[in-house]
Amino acid sequence: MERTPRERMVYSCAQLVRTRGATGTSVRDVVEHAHAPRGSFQHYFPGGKDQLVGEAVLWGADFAVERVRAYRRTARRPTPSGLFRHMAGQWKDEFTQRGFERGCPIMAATADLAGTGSKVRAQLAEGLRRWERAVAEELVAMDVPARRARRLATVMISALEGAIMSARLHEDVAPLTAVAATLAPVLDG
Amino acid sequence: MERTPRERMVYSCAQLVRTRGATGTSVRDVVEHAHAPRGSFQHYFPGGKDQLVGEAVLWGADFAVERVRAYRRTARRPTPSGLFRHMAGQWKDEFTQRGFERGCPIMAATADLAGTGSKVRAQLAEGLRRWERAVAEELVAMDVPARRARRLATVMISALEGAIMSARLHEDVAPLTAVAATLAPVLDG
DNA sequence: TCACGGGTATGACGATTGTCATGAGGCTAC
DNA sequence: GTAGCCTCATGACAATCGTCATACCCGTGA
Repeated sequence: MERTPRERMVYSCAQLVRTRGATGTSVRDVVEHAHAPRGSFQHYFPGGKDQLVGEAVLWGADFAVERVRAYRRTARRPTPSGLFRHMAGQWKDEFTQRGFERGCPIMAATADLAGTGSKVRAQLAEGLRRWERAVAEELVAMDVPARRARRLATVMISALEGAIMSARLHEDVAPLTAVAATLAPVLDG
Repeated sequence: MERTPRERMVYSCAQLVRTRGATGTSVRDVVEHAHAPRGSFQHYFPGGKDQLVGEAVLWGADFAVERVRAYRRTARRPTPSGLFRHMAGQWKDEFTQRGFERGCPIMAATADLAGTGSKVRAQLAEGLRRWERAVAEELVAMDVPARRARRLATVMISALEGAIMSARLHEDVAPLTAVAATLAPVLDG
């Protein structure tokens, strides 16, 4: 199923962080979840837990970036609202197929670490920036002016993140449908 | 400012949770932050940490509800976009005046506890529901149809929560301004 | 006066946390 | 062979976690 023990640890860390939060995830749990040798953690991550969580967060961000880019390849006639529906739809699939236990790793880590002087903060900001840039680039490819594209990207990601949180609490994907439907005219207008 | 030790503990818990997350907040820290006698915690909160965090989360939700209701009293000509700008504006004030360390307690606790079988989950859902209902009620008072009001309330809170997260990571209130400006035509239309 | 109980104080418990020290396998290079 | 490095194994460390047990203080009511 997976790659090297190191990659598995990063992946497992991302999965655990987005369900239990960064502080609620212990390195021992990550090692066990990844079926990785316990002694390898300190070998691959001499920077300790911060390094592991930082890489997990960036992994999640790059995963989201890839999802965003995938839309252009699947859509016959790409539109901003279509991209947003694409992003929201993938979270609806996640929730309906795997339940509401897992959220967004960036949000999870931000909630725990943004207020503390953690070193992971920088990687969280970097991850969000990559995600926003990817969305903005896709919008520009749909002939949206660059300035407006950046603003819409911020709004799309904000609304999506909030809807994810709301959906998890309500255990209902309705918020995701709501934001997608409501924002559609603004995005395309 | 100065209430009973019990109230101070709930308030302090909310403040700590929204900066370090629920798992990252220890009861000892709460007791110290509240300048409360350490032995009083188990006396006022026989339900343990879950009870304390649960009450803190509901406290935060009711605080948000009151903020929402306050708009009608201050605005001369209330509009949906005005209400949303009001909500976003208070968070801009929070960030510019007190820094980006503190976020929304509901989001913070959700990130940590929504994926675990915690008893606090129910109170998180209840808190969000109160907040959404308050916003919807204000919209109805502005002659927005009930069904549309509920949908817009979900969208407003989702966008706001996501913008809060984005603002904290970027250490910039721009996302809050962006969502407020972008959503305005949809809300009033 | 004395019993009572709400509030406070203090210490300890077992469990878990992140991190480190130490050492053993197993492979390549010489 | 054997030296050396990458990888893994194991145990222990101090610190912190949530929780509990116990006892003290002190105002009130009988």
